[in-house]
Amino acid sequence: MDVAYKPDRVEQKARNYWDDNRCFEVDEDPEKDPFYCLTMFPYPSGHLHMGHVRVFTLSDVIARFQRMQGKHVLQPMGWDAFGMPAENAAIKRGVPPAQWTYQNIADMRGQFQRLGYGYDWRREVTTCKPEYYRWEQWLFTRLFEKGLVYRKNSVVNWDPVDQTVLANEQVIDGRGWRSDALVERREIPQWFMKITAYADELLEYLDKLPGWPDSVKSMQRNWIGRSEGIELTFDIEGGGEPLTVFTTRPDTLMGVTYMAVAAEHPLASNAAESDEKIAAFVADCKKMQAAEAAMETMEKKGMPLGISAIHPITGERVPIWVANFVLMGYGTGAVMAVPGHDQRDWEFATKHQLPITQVIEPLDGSQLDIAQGPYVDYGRVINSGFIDGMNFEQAFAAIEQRFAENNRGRKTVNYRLRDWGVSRQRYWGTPIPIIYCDDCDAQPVPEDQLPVVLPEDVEFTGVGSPLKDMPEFYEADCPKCGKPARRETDTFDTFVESSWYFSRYTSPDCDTAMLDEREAYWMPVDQYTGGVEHAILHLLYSRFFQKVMRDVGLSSADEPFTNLLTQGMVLKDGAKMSKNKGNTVDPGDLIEKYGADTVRLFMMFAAPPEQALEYSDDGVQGAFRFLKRFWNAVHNHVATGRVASLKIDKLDNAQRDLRRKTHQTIAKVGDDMGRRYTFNTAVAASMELLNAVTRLEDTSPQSSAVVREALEAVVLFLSPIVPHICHELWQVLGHETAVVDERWPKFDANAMQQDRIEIVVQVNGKLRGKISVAADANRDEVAASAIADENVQRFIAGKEIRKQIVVPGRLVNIVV
RNA sequence: GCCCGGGUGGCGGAACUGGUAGACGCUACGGACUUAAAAUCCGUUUCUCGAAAGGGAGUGCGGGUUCGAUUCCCGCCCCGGGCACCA
Repeated sequence: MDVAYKPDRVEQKARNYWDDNRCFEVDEDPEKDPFYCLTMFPYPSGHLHMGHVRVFTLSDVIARFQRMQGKHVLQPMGWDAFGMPAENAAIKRGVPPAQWTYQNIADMRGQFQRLGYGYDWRREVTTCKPEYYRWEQWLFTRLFEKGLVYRKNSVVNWDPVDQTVLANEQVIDGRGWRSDALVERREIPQWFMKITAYADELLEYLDKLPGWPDSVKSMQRNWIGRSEGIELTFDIEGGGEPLTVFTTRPDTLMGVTYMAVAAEHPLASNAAESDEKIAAFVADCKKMQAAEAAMETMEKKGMPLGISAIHPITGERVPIWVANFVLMGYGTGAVMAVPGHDQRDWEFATKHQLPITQVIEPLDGSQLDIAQGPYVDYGRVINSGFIDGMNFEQAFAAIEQRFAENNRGRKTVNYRLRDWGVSRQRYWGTPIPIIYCDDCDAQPVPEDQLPVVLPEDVEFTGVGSPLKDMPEFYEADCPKCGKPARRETDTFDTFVESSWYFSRYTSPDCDTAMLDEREAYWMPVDQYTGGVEHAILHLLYSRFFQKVMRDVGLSSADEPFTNLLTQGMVLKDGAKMSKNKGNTVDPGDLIEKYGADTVRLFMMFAAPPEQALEYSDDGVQGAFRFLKRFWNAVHNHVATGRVASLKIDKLDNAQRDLRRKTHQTIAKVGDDMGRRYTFNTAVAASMELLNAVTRLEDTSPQSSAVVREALEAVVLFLSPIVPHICHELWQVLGHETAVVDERWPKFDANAMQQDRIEIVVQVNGKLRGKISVAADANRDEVAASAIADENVQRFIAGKEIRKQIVVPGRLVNIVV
């Protein structure tokens, strides 16, 4: 019999079994305990890359592990199919984005199947299909009716040569990536979803997500950025609209020495009309980039507007400046500056020779020179008249009260979080279901006219959206008055599709509603796995959508994902794999050479999930070598013939040792996979056990029985990671059943018992000896044999023992 | 710039709740098998002193807490992710 490990044949056979028996197709069975295991669905780029293999393998291992725990596991797969790469491919190759996308999906689906992932493909979801996006359009019209969407002007990157709006990543050093033209800021009307209406709930529910990593929760908390402060009003000298600002530090109010407004602020626009220099500065501000990172790192610039505000307490004149670091779309578009106690204000004031006054002193009374740098901590108020001597809380309350009495200010909560701009001036996306009528303004498309179908057979040039040139698309009748009107040609941000796909998997074929009763069976997702790079945006938008879906009665779940696993990137030579760097590795080539199991094993063994994983050819070789050894170990064992039944009380020491290792390993691997998600250490433990098996060379009946027990355990607990080879080896071991339907092995605590244990002996914290003691020895006995150890004696002889620390089962530390 | 991670042998990593630093794998080296190579198997592999027994140093850098610190605290350095139109 040919027993060489041939991955191709083994993997084909296992796949056929799963397909023929529809192993991974699951229905809603109220008798069973459901477990919804989900991976962030991929963008169908056409090429499977190592990052995909890693994240899908992780999720598949968890799914198969949970199945062995007796759970009724749903693992679906789909495609985040709208987005820029399809447009870019269309420009480059002249292929319509739809055609390119569907071809990629077909290619990638085949690659996923080759990797042996246990998906219920009946539930496949493709976001660029009208059956999918019609419900997104429907939800948007519901939100419109509830007042949760609105339109306002907002800034985009405008490429004046290509006449196109650019994504941030298409702006390189302030220039368009294709035209090389200097990119301009342009304000255009866009649709927004009121995520800020849910800001407090999104923040509070983070505390109800114990299954999420603290780092992700912390990032979301900071992103939402709730801060309590006071909104207060400054009059403008000579009349005019008063200036409202928000501050979290009302205790520093008397330290205000200037004000700053955004370039788009009416005060700046007015001043620009009569002053060329200001006009030039305002025009200059329009050239800066929209990205926050660019804003924060650029040089802070400003100019005096020549007008002043009146300090609401002192009545003194405070000059108003226009500054490039104040954003119109953020807060009120104006800030009060306290250079004595704010880093950015201090730098700006120092640069422009504006006065700096100290109004807070340290609580410990220490002196400081405000000219050398600001004092930004809380302290005691000074030089501030009626609030002198107060601490932060007292001053806050006093200022709040004073302004409330005069009706000039109030306590407010401000968020860093901004409403979600969902309009994109692109073709390849979900059409926004709005019709503009000259008389009735913007109207949502009525439900019976949905979906607004995106035409797929288009010529795409990259200059503007083809929808703008298609009267058959944009010509529509006003839903309210029936007069000719114009359809919205902008499409949704692709984050909209990915904010609810997880729910649609539960009701993928429902054509009468967005979701049906099956939603309640599966949602929320029990285990969600995906890249850390999505820690904020995708996960926050999805949480927002879940709450919206709950509030329109589609779901009863408050949060979409109960447990979250964020996986690190795949690197090569210490850098992210990318075409630019030329350091990509095609998983397809590896699968062809070694098989899917080797690639899966390498991915799980090379690093723990959250960490970046360094790719290595040698590592893949090593994984393949292990599978061959595993294969041979099972076949060699089976070749020795019939196995005696295990007689626990007839075992010799070596047999008992192997049996102990087997049961310790069952316990460890179960803990690693089920609780810690450290699949790398689970694999390492499996390797150790297999090494121990091959080291037991005697072939007596009882040895053979102990080896059989060990090998069966390894086949069972490696089956989530390398399911194909384990499917085969389970049968080689003589089982009629399929390993995919087996339960997780149980460990026997008695087998793990040890008579004698090794204890480490330290003298003054340094390792000086190891002793063997009875497992049930008491502290004094352990200490006595520690002191008796020969090498320990060399270090304590003639010295007084000041202290003995005995850690049961671990170590003794003798302090002299 | 701000927020969140990470830094341990030649390399990937392990050490789970403060208790033996380097499990497991890779590489390299030595050996067995072979006419030879590949494959496979056995052994060595943190640095350093020593013939050995054994000693010293060591987890990015500088301090601190502790009988004991890779692990906790303070201050730095470097690398990665995110920063709202990449997905």
